[in-house]
Amino acid sequence: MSQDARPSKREETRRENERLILSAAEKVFAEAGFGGATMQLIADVAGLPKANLHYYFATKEELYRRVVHDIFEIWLHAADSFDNAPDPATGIGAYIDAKMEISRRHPNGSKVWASEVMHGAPVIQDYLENTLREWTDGRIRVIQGWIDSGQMAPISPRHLLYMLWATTQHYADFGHQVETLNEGQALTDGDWQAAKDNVKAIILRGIGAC
Amino acid sequence: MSQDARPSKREETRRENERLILSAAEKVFAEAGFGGATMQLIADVAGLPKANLHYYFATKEELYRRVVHDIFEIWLHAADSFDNAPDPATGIGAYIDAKMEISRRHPNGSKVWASEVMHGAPVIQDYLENTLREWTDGRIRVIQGWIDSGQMAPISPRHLLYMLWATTQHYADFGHQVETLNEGQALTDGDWQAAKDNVKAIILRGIGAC
DNA sequence: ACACAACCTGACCAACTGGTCAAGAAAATT
DNA sequence: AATTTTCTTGACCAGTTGGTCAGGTTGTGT
Repeated sequence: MSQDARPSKREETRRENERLILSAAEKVFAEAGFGGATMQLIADVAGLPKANLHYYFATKEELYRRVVHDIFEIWLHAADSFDNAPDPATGIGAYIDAKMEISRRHPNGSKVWASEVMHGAPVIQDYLENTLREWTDGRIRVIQGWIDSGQMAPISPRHLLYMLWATTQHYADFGHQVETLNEGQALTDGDWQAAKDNVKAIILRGIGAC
Repeated sequence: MSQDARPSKREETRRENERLILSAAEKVFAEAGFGGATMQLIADVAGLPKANLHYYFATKEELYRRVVHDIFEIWLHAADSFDNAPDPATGIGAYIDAKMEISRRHPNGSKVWASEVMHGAPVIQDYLENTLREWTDGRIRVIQGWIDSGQMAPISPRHLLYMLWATTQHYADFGHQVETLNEGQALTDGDWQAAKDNVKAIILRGIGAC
């Protein structure tokens, strides 16, 4: 029961192995989809025997669910940029920056999420119906408030949110296509900055917030 | 060798069976991904014995490749709306309408395409590197022309295209999420019209084209 | 040093996969 | 009517999959 400042070797190993497995799983699920991914391949990428995976995660679905859950958490946290913003340009601008950064730092996670939703969200339907719906409704109210106070044009907050999600996640989910069209080169720091700037410029002007 | 006005029973059956198989395959690939889809399930959905599928399409990959190819063709045709347009508002507006309509009419196809690209385009890399790249370069020149003649703001044509693709395809690829957030109801005619109008309003104003 | 619990893993299995094939049915051609 | 070509399909196969398990190893508290 001792867990402060002295992480017993047991706990440390457990944490490390879980991290290895989750990281490998995220990559393999992103590249092959749930159906195409195999526990054997995840084990190989993680550098552990397959049977060991089943010690930490009983089934493939349990492991998958955990990967999706972790991503959803990160994704929701980008909302922090949204709140307490004095005006739409600040709030939505910061949200775009945050989401673009997630696409850059967690492209695999974003792909797993996209894949899951595209296949009808068999595993995370409850997230969609509860957490995501509440989150969405809340942001819609914030945006509607900005519209009502004349700080931006009267567009549909819901469709604006969809556009924000779609555009920012495109750079992760369709990263391979973007890269191919970029002469096969990965996006540089400058490319990412240009992407952010363009997205913000078009959308913020589009909603009449600047 | 007779193929005018008298489609022999053979040809007719062949056409019909291919249509059945392709339609079933599109649905199953969209719902389960390439790895998760099984020939048996596609056969069941098509209402044919599995062995019959292999008579028309030798391998699972060949069937898949055909599905992706068909979608790509439809997708490219939306470009027609883009060309010969006198100004950005007309051209891009029509392109948004066309792409939104594709998302509505061919949601499964769009998902298969998205899935393929997300997994690194193992089957259609050549399309990306050749056809799509040429198409993209062409449209970029058109948009740059509009910018140079002062008909729209000087944004990056490339990132504008990404935004158009992302936003319009979102309604197909993430249709399940959109539906869930819409009280679990499918989008009505009015909903689709509102989506189109909002996308066009934000983007056209965002690029200074109206 | 001891005992107990947590952890690890090679070998194994039942279920399922894409794909094959031979024997027949149906249509077209002669 | 006979023959050839195209199409159909149940039964089958080799390879792969997620998951199990017994027996061993390692760490922890006493």
